[in-house]
Formats: sequence, structure tokens, C-alpha cells
Amino acid sequence: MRGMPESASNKRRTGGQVQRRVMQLILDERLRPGAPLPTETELMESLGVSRNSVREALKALQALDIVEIRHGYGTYVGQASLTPLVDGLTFRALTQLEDEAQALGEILQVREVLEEGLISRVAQSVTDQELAALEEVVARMEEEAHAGRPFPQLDRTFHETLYRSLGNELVPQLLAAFWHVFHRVAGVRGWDQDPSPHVTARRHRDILTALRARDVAQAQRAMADHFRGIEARAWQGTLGVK
Amino acid sequence: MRGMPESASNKRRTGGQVQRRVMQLILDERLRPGAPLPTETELMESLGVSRNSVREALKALQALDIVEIRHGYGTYVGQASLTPLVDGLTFRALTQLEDEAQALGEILQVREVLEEGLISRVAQSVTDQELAALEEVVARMEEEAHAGRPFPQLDRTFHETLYRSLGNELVPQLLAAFWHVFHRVAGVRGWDQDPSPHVTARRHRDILTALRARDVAQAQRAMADHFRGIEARAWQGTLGVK
DNA sequence: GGGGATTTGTCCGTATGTATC
DNA sequence: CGATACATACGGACAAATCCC
Repeated sequence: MRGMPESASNKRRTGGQVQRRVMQLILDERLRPGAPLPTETELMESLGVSRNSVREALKALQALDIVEIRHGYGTYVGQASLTPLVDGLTFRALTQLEDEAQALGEILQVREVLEEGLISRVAQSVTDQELAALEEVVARMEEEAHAGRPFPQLDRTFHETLYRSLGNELVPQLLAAFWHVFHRVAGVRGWDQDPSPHVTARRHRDILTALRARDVAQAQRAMADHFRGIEARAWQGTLGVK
Repeated sequence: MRGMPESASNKRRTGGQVQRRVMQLILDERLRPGAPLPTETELMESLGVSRNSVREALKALQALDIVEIRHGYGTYVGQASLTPLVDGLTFRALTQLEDEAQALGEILQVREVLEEGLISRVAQSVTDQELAALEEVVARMEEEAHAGRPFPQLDRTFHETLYRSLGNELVPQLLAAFWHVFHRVAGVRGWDQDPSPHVTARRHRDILTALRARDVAQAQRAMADHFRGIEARAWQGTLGVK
């Protein structure tokens, strides 16, 4: 009786439609990450759906990091990061594959192919300033290695710094996502423990040296050696289980 | 300073909690993709939350393709595909970057690096049977090219078939995701129109020929040429705008 | 520091559409 | 075809969190 009498909106608007309309709203309004979105009340009025439907659509968009919801404050355009990829690959590694080792191997192969190909491009475009930044990271690696401590964070920083000169924002985010998944999955088995930090530090030193000499082939070899070391850890873990 | 509501200890204890408990349920029960999940009523009782909270969590997991909801039937474990990555990258390309051309360039560079690196591995492991399958695809490309018709689907099939021998399930899914994003974003500008199908067919023929000869370097060159052709289309599109 | 306003989080109850058997 | 189980959607209400004055 009350409410809206079938006002021409009798289309089969499934929940996904609301999602798309919110995304379209962001596109139409040219909203940048961090920009505020209409409140749930406003959305439910402008879209002509109930608040529950709005919230479900917003929750789905939040899972994709397309919107960011702050309790008691408001809803904002998200960063569209690769967090969904991390969640998806992590879940996939823990369920789909026969064992985690296979999933980790696949991720590692993609990382290796990517970084081997990227290092050859970096070798041609790297600046002295970036070489200096890498030098500092490697130096700190060698300090930690001398103290017998592993340095996963420095490792991550090294690779992230490495590909900055490419001017490709997608590359570091992709690699960070793979790195994150690998360590989250391998971590529960203890496969990400670096048994010999000084060897790992040496691998990075080799990469940097080759980079300084602009020796593409040598840089690729050094990167390949680095990944061979990572694989060895994981493989040795699988053998231990058997 | 009073108690700082730092987010270090505050890790989404509200909404995300239900999501994680459902994910944990899947992991604990060792549920495979396609396996049925408890109904919303059962979940709301077993988790001690309302139906609304259950539905919002399920919607978020659906967006990540971790669960699959069939209207009027039930909820099932999802395929954990890379659909979220497609949605995220598409949205990112349409909003974050200055113009779509930059986003497309980044995706293209990643694809190029990946495929150039992968082709060298394929060249060593490809079997005669797979070469025959590729031959058939290329032959159909040449038919279409002779008729002046573009063949985006055949192109996709070629690259998908190419990397099957690696035994890496992640690779084709990643490439398919990038391919999907590229064509969805480029499609709205018409940049994905292939102006010369016979040239594209020739590129793939070159790749196959190099693969037959197990010539790694030549295969990489042919793959690079292929991507140079794709870039040319997109670049020419951007120049036309200016 | 306090209080009120705004906004999201959660819950309940009910009605409706949909797919399976 | 009917019966049943299930997801979808709506409206209202209150709690919790945040911000601003």
C-alpha cells in the first residue's frame, strides 16, 4: 500500500546492479581515491533501494578495495589496491591446490619470470641515484647478515626500490602482492625462514654489482640465483614433510 | 595523551570477523570449490550473528570469488578465480591514472615481460602435440585474416594454449586477467581494433616457427614484435586524441 | 573534556522471487 | 503442476563509533 507504486523500476535489479551503479557514480563524478561518497541514506534514496541492499553492495566493493568504509564517519573511494589479489591467491593456495608447495611454486615461477625480465630493463634505465639507494639497502643487509639475523623487510625494500625507475606503478604492487602471499602461506609452514642470511645478502650484492656494470646477462643470472635460493628453502620444506 | 585508537591492535574486529570465520570454516572442513556451504540460517545460528551480517560477509566473499551464491538454491565454495583482479585493475585504469593510456601501458609492459620470459621456458618444454594445437590455431588465424576479419578470440586461445605445457595454473589465469582488463579498457576507446589482421597472424606464425626450431632468442624476438604491434595501436589512439 | 549530531554496524520481522524436486 | 527450501529485498529500530563545537 504505502511506498513506491511500481514506478517503472521493475527491472530485475539484482544486487550486482547496485554495485555497478555505485562504481558508475564514482566514474561519472570523477572521484579520486579518498574522495567522500554519499552516505548510505543518500545512496538508498538516489538509487531507490533499501539500506540493506546499499550496504551489501558497499561491502562487496569494500572487499575489492574500491570503496573504504569508516565506522561512524563515512564511505570513501578506495585505493583500488591489489589486496583482493592477495586474499584470493592466499585462499587459493590453501584450498585449491593439492598441497601448498605447488601453489608456492607457481607464484615463485611468476615472480621469477617477472623479475628476470624486469631486471634487464632496469639495467638500462637505472640512475646513479637509485644505485646509491640500492647500495644502502644492501649495506644494511650485510650488517644484519653479519649479526646472523634474517632481513625479510630489507629484501622486500630492495626489490621495491629496484623497479621504481620503470615508472610503472603496477609492477611494484604486483610483486608486493606475490611476496605477501608467498610469505603468508609459507610462513605457516616455516618455509620462509632464511637459513643463511649472508648468502642471501651476497645474492643481492651480486645483483647490484651487475647493475652497476650495466651487465644485463649477469644481472639476470644473479636474479636467477637469488630465486634458486628461495626455491631451495621451500623444496627442502616439502621433503621434510615426507 | 589519552588512549590513542591506534589501528595496530584494531584489525577489523567488526565486519571482517564474520568473513574470516566463514573462510576458516571452508579451510577447516577442507571444502573444495563447488562444495555446498551452510545456509544463511545455519550460518547465522552457528556464528551467532544476524542474517544481515551473514549476508554482508557472504557478499564480500562473493566479490572475491571465494563463495558463489545461487539465488534460491544455496551458497557454494567459489573458484577463487582472478575475477577480483580484473575488476580492480579495470576500475583502477578508469580512475586512478591520469589517462587510460598510462594504465594500459603498464598492463601491457607486465604482459610483455611475462610472456617474453615464459616463451623461453616454453621453447624448451613444448611437445609436438602442443605444437600441432598451436598450428591449428594459427591456421585459423590466417583464414580469418585472409577474409579481413580480426580474431581476438583466437589470439587469446593461442596464448592460452602456449603456456599449458608449463603446468602452472596461475600463469594462464594471470594472462587472461590482463588480457581481459586490456580489452575492456581499450575497447571503450576502440584501441583494441586490429587494423591489420594479416600482420597479427604473421606475428603468431613467426612465434610458432621459432618454437618449432626451439630457437629461444628468435621466439623472444617474435613475441616482442607482437607486443610492439599492440602498443602501436594503443599509442596511435592516444596521439589521435591530442 | 563533554555533549550532541552524523554516520556506519547490527539486529529483528516480514514479504517476495526463484530454483529444485 | 505443487511443495519446499532458499536467497532477495524492504522497513524500522537501536547500538557503536566518529567528528565537531
